[in-house]
Amino acid sequence: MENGVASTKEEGFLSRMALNDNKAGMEGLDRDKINKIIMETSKGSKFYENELKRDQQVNQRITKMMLQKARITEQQLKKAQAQVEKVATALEKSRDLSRVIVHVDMDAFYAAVEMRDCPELKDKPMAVGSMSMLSTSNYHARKYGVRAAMPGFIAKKLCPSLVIVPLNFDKYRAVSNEIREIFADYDPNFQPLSLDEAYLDFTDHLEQRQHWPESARTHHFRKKAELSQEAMTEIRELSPVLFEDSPGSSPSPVGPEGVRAPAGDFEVFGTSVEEAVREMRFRIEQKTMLTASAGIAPNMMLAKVCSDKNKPNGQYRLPSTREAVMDFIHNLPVRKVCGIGKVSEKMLNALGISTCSHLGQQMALLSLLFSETAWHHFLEVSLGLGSTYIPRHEERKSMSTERTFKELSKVEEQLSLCRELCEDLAEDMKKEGLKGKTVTLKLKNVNFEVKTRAMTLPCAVATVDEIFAVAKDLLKTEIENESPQPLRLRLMGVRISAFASLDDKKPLQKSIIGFLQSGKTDCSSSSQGMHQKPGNELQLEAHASTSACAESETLTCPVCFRKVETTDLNVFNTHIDQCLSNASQKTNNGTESDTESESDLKKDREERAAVNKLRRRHEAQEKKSKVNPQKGQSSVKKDSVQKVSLIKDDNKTATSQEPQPSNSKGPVFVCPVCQLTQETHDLAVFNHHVDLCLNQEVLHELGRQTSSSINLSPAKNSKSTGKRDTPSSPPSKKVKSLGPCNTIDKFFR
DNA sequence: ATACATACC
DNA sequence: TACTGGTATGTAT
Repeated sequence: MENGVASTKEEGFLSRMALNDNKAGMEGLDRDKINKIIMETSKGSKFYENELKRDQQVNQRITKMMLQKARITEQQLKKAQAQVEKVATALEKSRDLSRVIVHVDMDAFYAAVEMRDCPELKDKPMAVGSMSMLSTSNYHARKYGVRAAMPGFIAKKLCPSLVIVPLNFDKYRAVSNEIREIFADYDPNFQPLSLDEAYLDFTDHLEQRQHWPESARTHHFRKKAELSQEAMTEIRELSPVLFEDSPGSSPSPVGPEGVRAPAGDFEVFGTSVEEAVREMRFRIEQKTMLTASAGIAPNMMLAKVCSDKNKPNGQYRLPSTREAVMDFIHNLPVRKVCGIGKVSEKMLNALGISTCSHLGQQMALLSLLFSETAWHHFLEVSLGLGSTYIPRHEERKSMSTERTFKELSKVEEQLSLCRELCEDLAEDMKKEGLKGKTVTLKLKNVNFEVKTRAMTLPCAVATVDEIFAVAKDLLKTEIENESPQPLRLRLMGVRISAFASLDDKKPLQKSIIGFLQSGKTDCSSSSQGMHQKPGNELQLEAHASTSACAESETLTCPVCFRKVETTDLNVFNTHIDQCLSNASQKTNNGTESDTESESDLKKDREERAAVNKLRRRHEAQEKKSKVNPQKGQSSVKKDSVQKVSLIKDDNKTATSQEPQPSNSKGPVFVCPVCQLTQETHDLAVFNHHVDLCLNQEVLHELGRQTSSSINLSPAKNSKSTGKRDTPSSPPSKKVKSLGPCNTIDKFFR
């Protein structure tokens, strides 16, 4: 084979195997040396062989694409260019620079937590994970090329002194909760992306912040006294964890809160965005002794890129002007953009595209070579556009569990493992009170080849037996297909999806508690009508919770009346706590009328915000409803309260904007809470009614929950889930009759 | 609806 | 010795 070809292939493959210097902390290391070690350590392994295979598949895709490109005529290109420009103009018109979006990201999160809790590790290269796989590494280790998603044994080759600490998820979760409490102070509707990362919309906070007194912007250091002045300065700039020269070997064991620093040990933060974000990061560091980085930008896509810019322990603000955005985008590597991964990068590179400006220059071509969703995304990226509305965390769509193990070839062992996975999955499903219709089995053989096999049932299931009945069938089929060769597995997984609550919808938020219980639609006969679940109670209950919970996506705060767009009950609780403390502060020196005017002010502000939010959200939903019109429709209801705000805010356009269901004369309002038609054309009156309705409902429902306080955690509320597992479902008969394989029977119970 | 691939942390 | 696990989404059939 010709030299040139061989070498380009190798280089291409490197992009798959080799280290990504994409991430922070990788500057000025010996790339070639590192890559050589990685390749040498991997070479010849099954994993490596499979990666080679996959890389060749990508190469084929690229070849196909290049052929397609060669067939494109000037005329096609011109037409495409016109089309692209049309879309681009529309996108440009929708550009919204009015929001302030922040992306926060903890620095080397897991590693930083472990270092904090074990000072021994502070000056050593370390990583969190196992010999098989690392989750993250500290900055020390990154100098050696050790990074997340790298197997530990390779990392050890790169850095023999590397210390590998096992994962301790409970600890990370606890820290995560701490930082989320702080996030909620800046945006109660923040969206967590993972334990250590979140998007926040700072716009509302900043508006309020302008009127805050200094005292509200003053925050204290957690440590005091024994530190010298220089040490204090250092602590301001350096992470106590990420850098070895941080002051004081181990901080005095004071609680993260409640310890007042003496006068002087505080900092007053300004009212600008940068100050607000700096303040948030400061509070995170004081509370957790861990540092965070942040990006500030007019949309989510940009904010995410920005948060990487001054990592670790830094922040970067991209000004909200079109010019600044386009400047920023210009030389930005496409790979930095969320959603463009290894493969997309490689395909784009093949077209000579490596930066976002290239992307913009090649849009006509891209529109002919990629799917509509793909090129639309590329176009948005090239214009520096992204979402300006942070959606609440969506309900989960699937739940799965999978495990990697030493080769497993015996049928009985595979079946018992499968059952084990189903047990784990069923347990998790119970915790969230979910039921799903589609069961998917995932298999990975010792050659790293992955297969998935799915089956959709007429009814949603959740119990071990139900899930296993399906998973086992799928597994058996695979075993049979392979026989007489055994399946030589290295991984098995079971996933369940198509949750009943998402599909069988009655789009009416009738009961908030119903939602809080997170009861889901239930279809009490199991898979193939094998056995009937006993008990009417169960059915009634399930039915009730169906109508109760379907499609509710916001919770209404009983204190401030505002809709809190979250399904995270911790967030909701935090919001209520805040409201209660605000209210008590405010009513301390005032009377009821005082409170009323406060809330009026609040409402006005809220309504203005609602208009903007709604506008942005509409865009998001239009996209969705294209794909799934039903979902788009169902969201009409949940928006109706806000829609009213919109109408109220802008009376003149109200009738033209909002298609009214009846009455050509004028708007007739139906209360989204009580479902009764309100005989009024006065929006203020109608809004007042809705507020009352919402409030009454919440209070009523909360009051009815006599048991165990107001426990908002669905997991802990056993009212519905508890019953579900009590009926000891008899072992299914179908299962027993399954047939020839005797060894299988023992796995059925 | 199913299978597979890509992406993110 | 050893290359994860959980979730979402896009693409093709």
